[in-house]
Amino acid sequence: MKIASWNVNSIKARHEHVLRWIDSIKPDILFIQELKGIEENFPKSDFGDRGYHLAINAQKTYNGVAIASKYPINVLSDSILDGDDQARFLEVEIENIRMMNCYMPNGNPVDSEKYPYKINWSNSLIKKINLLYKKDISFLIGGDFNIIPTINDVHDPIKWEGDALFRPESRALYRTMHNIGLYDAYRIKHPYETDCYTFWDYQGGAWPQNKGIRIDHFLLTPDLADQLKSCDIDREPRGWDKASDHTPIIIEL
DNA sequence: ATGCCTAACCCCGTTAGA
Repeated sequence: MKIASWNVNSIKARHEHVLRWIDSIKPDILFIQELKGIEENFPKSDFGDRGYHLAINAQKTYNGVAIASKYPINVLSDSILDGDDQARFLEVEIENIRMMNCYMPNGNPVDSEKYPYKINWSNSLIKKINLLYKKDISFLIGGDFNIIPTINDVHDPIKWEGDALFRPESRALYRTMHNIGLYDAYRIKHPYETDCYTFWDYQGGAWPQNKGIRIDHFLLTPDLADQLKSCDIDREPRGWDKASDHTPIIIEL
């Protein structure tokens, strides 16, 4: 089973890229983040024509997540924080595997209300992870975590010091998920590699110079980690004309 | 030095992203 995750930075602006990519890679399941528009902006019939079921959690202008799946989707939840007005979460069950698609908050600037929101949101997810893990439920989390896990995941650690994506407190959140017992699918298959990123800023020639960060992840419970055949970042779509600033990550179970 | 991109929405300049 091939499962992918991609922050598309507007489904309206990127739907041709997304369709071109799924026609080439043919993922069984795709987690999408940053729809940046209402459900009507989602090209539902194009996905339907290709045999995908859909679960969509969208809002106007901001955020928004969706799951496209060749298998039927049982939606369990669309919120991780009580009273959250931002569409950032989808929890589903597909083929007896619990799956969570997350667009975690960015948190910048760190002296604004956005930073505590990031921390609260993440802690709420951690509580959920802990609960499911203790119940011995098999699950995976994929999406845009907006966390750079370690210095091996950023081209210039000094430059990113203090940024909400890389400050010690943010890295500690990621480490907590790991310490509970989840595994970073990319690092299972590529433990030593550096300069492997999922995001490159539009500014300053970041992409041609490979000045990126690794912030899009899949985390797996141990039983799923044992089933992991591959995990790769597909850099190709980042080089396309009018690209998203993120590129897809793919796992195979 | 938050800007040297990009997208949405519409106060077509401002806000947000990361």
